[in-house]
Amino acid sequence: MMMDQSCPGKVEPILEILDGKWMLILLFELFNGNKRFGELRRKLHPISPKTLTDRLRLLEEKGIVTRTIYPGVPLHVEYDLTESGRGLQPIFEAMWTWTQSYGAYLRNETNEGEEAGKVM
Amino acid sequence: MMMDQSCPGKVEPILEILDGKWMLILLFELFNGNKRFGELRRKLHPISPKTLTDRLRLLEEKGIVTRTIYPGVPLHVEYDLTESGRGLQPIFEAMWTWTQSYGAYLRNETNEGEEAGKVM
DNA sequence: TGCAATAGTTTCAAAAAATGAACTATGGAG
DNA sequence: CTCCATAGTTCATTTTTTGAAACTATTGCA
Repeated sequence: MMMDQSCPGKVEPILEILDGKWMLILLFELFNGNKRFGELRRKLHPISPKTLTDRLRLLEEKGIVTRTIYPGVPLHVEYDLTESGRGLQPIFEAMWTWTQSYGAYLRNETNEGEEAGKVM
Repeated sequence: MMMDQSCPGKVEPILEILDGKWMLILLFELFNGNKRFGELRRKLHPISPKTLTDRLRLLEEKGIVTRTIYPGVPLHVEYDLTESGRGLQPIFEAMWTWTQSYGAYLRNETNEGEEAGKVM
């Protein structure tokens, strides 16, 4: 595997899927088997229905999820990962692994003490 | 590896690193060995210097990069990945792998023809 | 006909993010 | 004491994103 100069350009399209508020956490929920609109909305609370719709439509456009309407009482809709959607799983596994190794050390403070970087 | 219900919450901190415009592509550049401010700025063109500074400062706060000033003529600054920063690499490798498998099928069209999802 | 439940849409305002242009700082060479 | 190159900063403005609130649509049962 090479991540040479040409790589970033080629990976750009995946940024459209993963970048932006809610996208990663939404995909997590889909991997965890949460498929229905209301279900996702509850898990991602306090996401607004508009924003959730926007995100799901984007994933649909990109071929990551399918949208299936189940008529009935009450009617409901399920979002399923496509093959390429499921193919994202190794990315999420790598994130999980990273979190286990380094997540605890993530700094959040405003770092009031030191300012600029070190000088050589 | 398990990605159960509790996982999304625990992975949240990594979203602060990867989410948002420029972050993924910026980290790519750092992996590719581009370290200096101007270098990154050129690669990420047309990013504004302010935005680039903001991103680099965030990564510094999170402990992903260090900032080192090299006095001299002209002076320059290098941004280096920390251990936890380098630890992000498997995530990027997974993205690259995904792109090789599915990137070509990413749809971009407005999908004028069909509208809603299929009905069961 | 009215109601309950799901899954949205619409509208408009608010908040956040990104940008452009111009300016500051540093330090040695000439 | 001016110039060059690097690496920023500052401020005002624009653009994008997000959000809340209220409304629509569908279905079948009572």
